[in-house]
Amino acid sequence: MEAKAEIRPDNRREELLLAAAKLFAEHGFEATSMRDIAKAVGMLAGSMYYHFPSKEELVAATHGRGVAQIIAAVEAATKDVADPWLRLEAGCRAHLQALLGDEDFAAVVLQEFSRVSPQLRARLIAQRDDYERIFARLVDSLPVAKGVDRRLLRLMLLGALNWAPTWYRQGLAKPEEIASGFVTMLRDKAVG
Amino acid sequence: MEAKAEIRPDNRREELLLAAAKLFAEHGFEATSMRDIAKAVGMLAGSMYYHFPSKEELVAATHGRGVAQIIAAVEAATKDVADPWLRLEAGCRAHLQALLGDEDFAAVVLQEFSRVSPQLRARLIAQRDDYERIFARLVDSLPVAKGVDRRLLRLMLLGALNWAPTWYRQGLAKPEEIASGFVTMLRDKAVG
DNA sequence: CCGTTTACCAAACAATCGTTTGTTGGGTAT
DNA sequence: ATACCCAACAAACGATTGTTTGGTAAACGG
Repeated sequence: MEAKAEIRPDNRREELLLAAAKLFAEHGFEATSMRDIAKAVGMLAGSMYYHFPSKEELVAATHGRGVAQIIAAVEAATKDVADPWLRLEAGCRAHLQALLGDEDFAAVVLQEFSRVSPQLRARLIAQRDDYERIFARLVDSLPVAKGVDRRLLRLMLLGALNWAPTWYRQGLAKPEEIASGFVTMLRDKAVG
Repeated sequence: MEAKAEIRPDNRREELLLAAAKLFAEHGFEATSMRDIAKAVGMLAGSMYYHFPSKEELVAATHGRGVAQIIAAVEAATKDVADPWLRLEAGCRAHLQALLGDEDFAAVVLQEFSRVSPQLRARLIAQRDDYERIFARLVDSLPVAKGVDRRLLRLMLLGALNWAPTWYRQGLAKPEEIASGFVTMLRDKAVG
């Protein structure tokens, strides 16, 4: 009945993936060595090659999980919200909470990959595009004034959100408040 | 009279700094090796240690120039503009033009440095703070509606600008148009 | 013209990189 | 009990990392 091959309960592939994600998110792909990851789970570097055939596969796996986490968070948050602006706000709150909160894989997607192989880069780009389409739908359904460039609006909002981890420090404002603040500034006029 | 020691006209320190900035901006500090930089100027890796005592100093020098370039561009652009919103817009245009245009050092400031030594990190942060204060003044002089968080407004705008290089591709919109679009969306209401 | 400085090359250093190989104890299935 | 597979260790591979050392031809100042 089981299509998937059975895995032993002591399989540490998951643990490995999580440790890699934490280190990738914090230091980037290039700056994180296989030995760093191995040490984080109390294992030798070579042993990881039983679970992952290469570092690239490990990168692709963590990145894919990150995208999936953000997609799941945003879709869950926007599911029951009808008003377009409130939908966008809910989506942005979920987006930023995933990046700044305790979601372990989400922050991996912010890492740059200009140095990775072209094959891997193509895979990562494809993964990100899956999410960008979802976010684009949130913006496209917005009742904006004519003359407003929806594409630019989307890129501005997404940029502001994705840059937040570079300046965010705990104790200032909560991620949800930041996200709501961003959307509010776009919806209502700021000039007084 | 000359306090500075004379340098020979065939000194290639400047050429070296420029090549390093280009590579740092494109691939990051960690992913760029000293041999990469040396090859870019037709020199051997060890020879660079005549001009710079370490890679860290090279990083600090390029980063410092990048900050200086952006500061100079923004101050020149805002010097003769009186209206606060137009001042901010002019500053943002200069900021983004520096990042996306032909300014060679500016893009270095967007690189992350979570992996560099604490000493160097402190230096880079101090350099960035010099510019952030200038940008903060542009936002602080804005006549915004009460209840608008100026700090959040500044971080949103700066984040959107700094994220632009990750999606910008030549042929879409010009850097100045992007920057102006961002400011316009904040000044005027987007909802229709 | 001489002596010093400048700006480099050539070669090597130890450390670390991703990865491969050979091996092994413990668990599972027959 | 035997055979097999899982999941790891130990050790090494060649390549690359930042950096150091010793030497040297050209440019400079007196």
